Amino acid sequence: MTRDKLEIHHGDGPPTEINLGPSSYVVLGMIGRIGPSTPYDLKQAVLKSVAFFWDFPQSQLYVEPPRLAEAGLLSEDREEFGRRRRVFSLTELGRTVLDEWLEAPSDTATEARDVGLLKLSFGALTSPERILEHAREQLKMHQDRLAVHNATSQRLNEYPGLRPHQITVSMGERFEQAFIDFWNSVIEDPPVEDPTL
Amino acid sequence: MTRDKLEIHHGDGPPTEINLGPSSYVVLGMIGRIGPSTPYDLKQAVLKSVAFFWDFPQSQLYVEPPRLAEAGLLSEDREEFGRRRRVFSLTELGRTVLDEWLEAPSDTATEARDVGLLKLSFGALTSPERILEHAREQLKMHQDRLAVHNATSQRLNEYPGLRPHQITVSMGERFEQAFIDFWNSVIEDPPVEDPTL
DNA sequence: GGGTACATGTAATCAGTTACATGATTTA
DNA sequence: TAAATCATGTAACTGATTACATGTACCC
Repeated sequence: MTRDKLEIHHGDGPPTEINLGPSSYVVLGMIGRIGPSTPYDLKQAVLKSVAFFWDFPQSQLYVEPPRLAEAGLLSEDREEFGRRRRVFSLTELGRTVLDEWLEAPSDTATEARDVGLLKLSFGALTSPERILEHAREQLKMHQDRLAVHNATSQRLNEYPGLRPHQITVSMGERFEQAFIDFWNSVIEDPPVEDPTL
Repeated sequence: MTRDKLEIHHGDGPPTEINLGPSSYVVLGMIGRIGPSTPYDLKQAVLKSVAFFWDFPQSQLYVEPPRLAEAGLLSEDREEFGRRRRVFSLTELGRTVLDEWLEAPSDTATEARDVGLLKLSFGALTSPERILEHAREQLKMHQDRLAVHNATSQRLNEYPGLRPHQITVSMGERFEQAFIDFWNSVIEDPPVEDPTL
């Protein structure tokens, strides 16, 4: 899943290594965008933007920051009273790493790990009727999801200048639309029997 | 990631449990489609069909069948000579489990975990020029990928009746096309500055 | 018969995930 | 002040991934 290794050189002692993956960069990127954050802040921010195409579980957003802090990419402050939240900020190193990541080209193939598609590709094992039924189910599901995205997108449109988030919604819409087109094509022109490749 | 639990009742002793995930069903589904298979057969079959949208690492296809065999969903035969390959077949139970899975509706939201998109959503951290550059890179990548899919698709078209595999390719094409449209739209109409949500 | 590509496995690691448990704050 | 919601964490598990290591068959 594309994971970068980073050597950390402390003043003394041997260098340690940390692995940086998508969740690491989401944390870095979000803090870069919205400033010093608690894990909960991150969760909210994720929900409002990237979660349209990539959802990061809450727990990850609690686990990852301390890990990054230990590597010196973030600094941690803790509130004195109340919930004593842990607030994380980018260090200079952290910002450098983030910038380098943003600069670097991304050529990893993206997969659409969709269970519905998976079933369809084994669909010849079932009846043509079942395939049709399955296609209609999937169609409906993606239509519903598109509707949600459309609503969100329209809500965002009311505030001019919110483009960067909209853009992720927009990809969500295109994504769902592609599925809708696909399942429609399956319904209109169902696959024939599988001649055992 | 949608994982089913299955209780296994042996003749004697307490029932054991096995977790079934996508890789489990790919193995079951493939063996259901192409018959008794070695892990290598599975790997080949996966490569020719589902890998267009979901790639399963080779090692998984070696690890999963024994696991399923232990749970009684597959039976294992081993060649006497030569490579002494392990050939796995569906048991009755295995076929039942597969059929039930194929019958069941799939309502898990599919994500397009795309690093390029992720970077874009943090793009406001960099310069507008870099965003454009990034968009062009992504565009090219998806165009290349689409070209590959097109070629495959055409090759498949030469043999009439191969529809069920083609269908997965077709989704791959749509998927890439959606990305292409998206990145084109980003280039034509770049996002404005981020007003810190 | 020597080299190369094909094929088969395993071991170790670890990120991601689920599930659980508790605490703080608000509101009715 | 009780209930509900919001928020914060942690523990444990395990599937997936990487990397390695070896073996077999084929081809020149």
